[in-house]
Amino acid sequence: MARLPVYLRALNGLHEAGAGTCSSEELASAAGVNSAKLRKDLSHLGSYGTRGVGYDVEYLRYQISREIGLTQDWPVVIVGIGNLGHALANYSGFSSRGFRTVALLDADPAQQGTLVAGLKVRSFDELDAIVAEHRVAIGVIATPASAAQSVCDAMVGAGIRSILNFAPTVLSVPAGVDIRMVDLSSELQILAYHEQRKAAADATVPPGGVVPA
Amino acid sequence: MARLPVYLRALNGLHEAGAGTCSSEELASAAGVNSAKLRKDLSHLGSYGTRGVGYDVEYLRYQISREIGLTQDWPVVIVGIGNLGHALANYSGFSSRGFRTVALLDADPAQQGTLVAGLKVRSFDELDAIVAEHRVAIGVIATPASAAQSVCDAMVGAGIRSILNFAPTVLSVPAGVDIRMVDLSSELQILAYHEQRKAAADATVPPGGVVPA
DNA sequence: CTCGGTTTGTTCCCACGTTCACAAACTCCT
DNA sequence: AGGAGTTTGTGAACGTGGGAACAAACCGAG
Repeated sequence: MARLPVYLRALNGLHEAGAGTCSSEELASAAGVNSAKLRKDLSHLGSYGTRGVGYDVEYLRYQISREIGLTQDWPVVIVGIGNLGHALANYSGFSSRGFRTVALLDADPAQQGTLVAGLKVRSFDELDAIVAEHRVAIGVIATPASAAQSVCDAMVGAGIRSILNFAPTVLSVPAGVDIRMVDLSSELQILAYHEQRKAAADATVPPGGVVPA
Repeated sequence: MARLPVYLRALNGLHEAGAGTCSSEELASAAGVNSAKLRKDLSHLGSYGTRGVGYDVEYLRYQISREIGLTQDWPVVIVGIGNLGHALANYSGFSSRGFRTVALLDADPAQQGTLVAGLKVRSFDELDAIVAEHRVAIGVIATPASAAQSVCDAMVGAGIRSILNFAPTVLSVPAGVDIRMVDLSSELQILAYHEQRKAAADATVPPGGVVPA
């Protein structure tokens, strides 16, 4: 489920707050979801709660981590070291959660050799060797849209089966390869869409609630 | 609908490829969705297609842009000029689609005054004045998680009603305010989850398809 | 030991979104 | 003009996910 990471973060928050146990109601509100939904999600992993008591924070934290696969180490390569690639390479949220950036690649020779987040940017041609050496399973694409599909194909060819794509293009991959897309400008466009509808609603029904003649 | 931006990008691609008209099938495959779904989505905006012919690329492009609200100009403020804030400020995908970054804010005095993407980083205290002056409706939060809720509250207080949140925390907002969350590490965790399941499947059924004894 | 209060796990139901399938409508060719 | 071919728009079935409600199970007090 896509909500497990949210639950895990909420649990970490409760843990830091000193909670040894928590009810589904508490955890649900911390995660911003319905308590019934949370219980149903957790029950898919197994019966880790105690009726009349709740969930043991520490135990549930471990179980979710294990379910997601955070108890093991995930080597990651980032391709495309522009503004976004820089930010991703430096993002502490990755390394602190079991993800280890093993290489930064860029096709531009001018970028190669520069030091970013303690790693030297290497040539995109080294992808195959790096993936084989570190058993990389996850690749991140932070290139311009024009290069994304060819980078994606190369990743798949090298054996990568999970790709996080920040380039604003739909990528086609063979079956068995997972893609998740993060499209920054789409997010803003969706907000603008809702904002426009809110503005239109305001125009017909102003703050006082009276419809203008 | 959250798919309109995807359709719009696919249309732009077809436009650059020189297509004057396109069928729902073509557009759907370019956008990576089912053609029936695409037709139903578009029919919600109005009857912009011609039976037996398809959709006029240019006309449909304009209609979707208008529906999303991209024909108008959306001023945006970005709060938190760390690695991610830098990348967002420099991201060309925003400015090229009707979004105009009018201010970069940071609570850290050391950041204030530095030039990022041609804009001087200003103090977070100026939020109210900037929002009022530029009629800002959209805010972007790129701060650490610990500061996100207070920044969010300040944005709402200043009149912002649409927020794009990159901080790894669930934010609570009053009704009428829209939040979209982009959680980078969650995306990786979801990939890891699927990757782990794929690895487990491989272990039971190796490439040859034979179950080990 | 028993009883009341509490919380999980689960079942049922509803609503939404997706997909199939087809009628309506348009173009082109003869 | 008429028919064949094509493509949109939509009505109906389908499946999936969410929410409310309830039974089972646990704790603590007396």
